[in-house]
Amino acid sequence: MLDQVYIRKNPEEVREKLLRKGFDADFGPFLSDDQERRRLIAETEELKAERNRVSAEIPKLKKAGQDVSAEVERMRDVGDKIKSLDAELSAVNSRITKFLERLPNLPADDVVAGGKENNEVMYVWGEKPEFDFAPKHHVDLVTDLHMIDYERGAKLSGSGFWIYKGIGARLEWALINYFMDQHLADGYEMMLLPHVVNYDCGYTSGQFPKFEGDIFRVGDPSDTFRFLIPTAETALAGLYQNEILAEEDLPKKIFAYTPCFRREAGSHGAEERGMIRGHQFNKVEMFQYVVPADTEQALEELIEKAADLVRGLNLHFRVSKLAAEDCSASMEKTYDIEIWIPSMNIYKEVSSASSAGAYQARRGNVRYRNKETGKVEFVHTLNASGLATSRVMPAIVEQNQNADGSVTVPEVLRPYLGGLEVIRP
RNA sequence: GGAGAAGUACCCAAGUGGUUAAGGGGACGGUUUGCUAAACCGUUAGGCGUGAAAGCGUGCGAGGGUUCGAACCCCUCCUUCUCCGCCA
Repeated sequence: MLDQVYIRKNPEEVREKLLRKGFDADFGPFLSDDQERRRLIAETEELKAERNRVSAEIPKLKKAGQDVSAEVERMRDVGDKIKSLDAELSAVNSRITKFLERLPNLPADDVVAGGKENNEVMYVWGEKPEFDFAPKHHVDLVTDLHMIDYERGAKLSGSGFWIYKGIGARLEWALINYFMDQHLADGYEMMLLPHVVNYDCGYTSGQFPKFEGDIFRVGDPSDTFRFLIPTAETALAGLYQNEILAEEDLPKKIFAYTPCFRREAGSHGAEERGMIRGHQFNKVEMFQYVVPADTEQALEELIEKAADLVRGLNLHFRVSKLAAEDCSASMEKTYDIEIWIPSMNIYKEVSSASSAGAYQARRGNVRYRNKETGKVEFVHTLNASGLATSRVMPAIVEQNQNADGSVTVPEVLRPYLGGLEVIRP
């Protein structure tokens, strides 16, 4: 959510920034609603003040034995008037909210306009592996090595679901443990969250109302709206809704392991077969609540922490700064870590580190008290995957494959696998 | 799943239709003091909206309703607790 007052005062600047994100906003109706809203507030409050005044008089007059029927009659009319003005006001308010809640965040000043084609590669780490044999696709590798069972996954749950089994399951779990151990060493607080959350969490994180179709809703439609989290971020952004934190409590650095559930409506074709895009995948997520002045530094910390995880695995990757339209709606700035997938001849996102600025905090009313000024301000939120395993495992097996169809286990994972060095059929 | 009870500020808690939402604890400030404690005095409803400001409005879990007037009466929902049932 953007600041209503800021838009009122700088509509042209906001419009220009939103255009960079590919969002063409017409502020005309909003600005007149905004003005109408303040007019209605002034009018109703004057009437309410009068009603309060007279209603306080009535018992005094009664006690003095006077007839109050004239006052009561007059206040009845005032009450009716208030009721109809309040109805007008709430109609205006809901128009304003509906407009505001659909506006994406403003891009940061150093984020360029345009889509993917304008993403900027910040640096490349490592080199593409050279094979003196015909390298296999990760789906063939994990199937031949009995690490993943796609067919039975689909049998249980439909396409887009798979089963990790045997050494595949252990490798998946090793990755999660490796990530978590790094975050613990960096002093992040570990959380295990509910995997089902309510509507407010989706709203705060910026997912709703726009992307309600992308999630798995649970329970009967008549039940309270609840859904399976598409990412731990959805729950983590909702943690402190409607709270005022002490500045001493910031920054809050948190990580959580959760499965993630996404509908991914529409088919993605053979190009993305395998573990690249599924309805359920595992992810360890980092999240920070910070004071506004620390946002930029926190974002650098998050992207480098995520990059360190990939370096630790010794996998070839690059880091890109996304152009405005490629950032998700809630974010002002995003860096992606893209890992090399040899079979696809492409760099594929394994982590996004993003700053939401005050966008999520305003939606969820998450604030802190500024120690110096004593004033209450919105916190800033940031998140980064660290990492999504379903994109990492294909890179591991493809980049580390050997001529005999075996896969060399990255050194950092071996302690989690009883010292196993090579996965063989 | 069934039955019942509750939700008031940092905490405990009184308040069952009327002017200003008791009281206590804690915290903070002060008096006193070599220092600490005690005692005593004082402050402790913030936030939000509106406004140039003074002010005004709003706030008793949330949202509606009744009323000239609602913490209080009515409806819906959320959360917590107790008992019963079921269960890893």
